[in-house]
Amino acid sequence: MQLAEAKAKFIADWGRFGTNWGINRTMAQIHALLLISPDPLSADEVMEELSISRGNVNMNVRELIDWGLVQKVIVPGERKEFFTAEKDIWKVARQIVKERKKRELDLMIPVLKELSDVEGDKRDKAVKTFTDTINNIRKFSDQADRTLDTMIRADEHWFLGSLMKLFGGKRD
Amino acid sequence: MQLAEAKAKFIADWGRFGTNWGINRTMAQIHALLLISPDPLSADEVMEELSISRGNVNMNVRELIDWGLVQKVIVPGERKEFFTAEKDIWKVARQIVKERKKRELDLMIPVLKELSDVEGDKRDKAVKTFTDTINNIRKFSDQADRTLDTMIRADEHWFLGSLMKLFGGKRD
DNA sequence: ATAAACTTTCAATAACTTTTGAAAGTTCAG
DNA sequence: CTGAACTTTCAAAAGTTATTGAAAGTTTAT
Repeated sequence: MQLAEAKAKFIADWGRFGTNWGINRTMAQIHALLLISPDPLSADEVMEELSISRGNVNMNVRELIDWGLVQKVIVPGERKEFFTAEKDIWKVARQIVKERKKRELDLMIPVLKELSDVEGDKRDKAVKTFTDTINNIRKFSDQADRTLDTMIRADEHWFLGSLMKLFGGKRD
Repeated sequence: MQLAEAKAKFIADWGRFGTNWGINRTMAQIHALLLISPDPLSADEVMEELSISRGNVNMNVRELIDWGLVQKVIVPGERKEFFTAEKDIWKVARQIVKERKKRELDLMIPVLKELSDVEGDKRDKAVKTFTDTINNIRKFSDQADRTLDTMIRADEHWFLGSLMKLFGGKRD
């Protein structure tokens, strides 16, 4: 395959997969474009390459920066802002896990705590099933919370390296 | 909090969180309702409890069954079908991981393979950055693939049990 | 074979999300 | 200060996804 074709395909595919991960299609496409660009790109270049509007580029780049996946780069002597993506995919994965934990698990835990003390007779089947279910979800979430914190804190190589050893995967 | 209030809140919250996980709101709400119901419910009961249409219940229950999170239950002497959800939250998590792997990672891996051999001079910076990026994503995906397979195959207790020990989490 | 009890489908429509582009805002060199 | 170069905002339009409900289909009891 030629580079231009492969590039277009990668951008389209990454965009498609992104939608499964709570990242909108355009945001994922911009991310893909920046991932495979050797040098930082300006908003105009992104507009041009993906045929999307200025407002759309601005909005989605801002969100990628929020997610910690893209950085602004100041090029000396240039007035424009340029953007570049973290190329190390392990760091990208770690960053995504970190953000999703923050946006999902950290919000869920207090909600579950609140739900865990319903008034009522424990011998009532409906009450018992409810509290048991909530408590199981709580235990699970607390565990996941601690595990993810450890993973996020851990050094990149250690992080999945140890995990792989444990599960019998082979490091290259 | 009273049971009825807690129930309503749990259903609303689970629905909200579900949307972050590729599960639509109604589907997650039905799942929540079945999780906290001591006995299997009929389509009519789900319609009634959640104030949604028959078609909507049917569609989403079917999808929950596809995901392996809900089962049909035949109650002897009853014409209707009843539905019940897996209550063990570790099994639920395992099932979700399994399905998402099937729907996402398994589709991604062949796409990456195809993209990994672009023609062109490796000394060309654009070609080099592209192939390096794709190859890094491939290594990562292959590793994730093997790890998830191992986790899915593993026995429930072992699965996160060992993981927790490794990462210093505390089992209850 | 019939009809009642139930389940499934699907086209219309409602709800939600994304995109655009023009206007407003900001920054900076001269 | 001024105006050119750039970035950001936001309301309207387009696009996407979910929901309804009535019609079609299926199963079961008699």
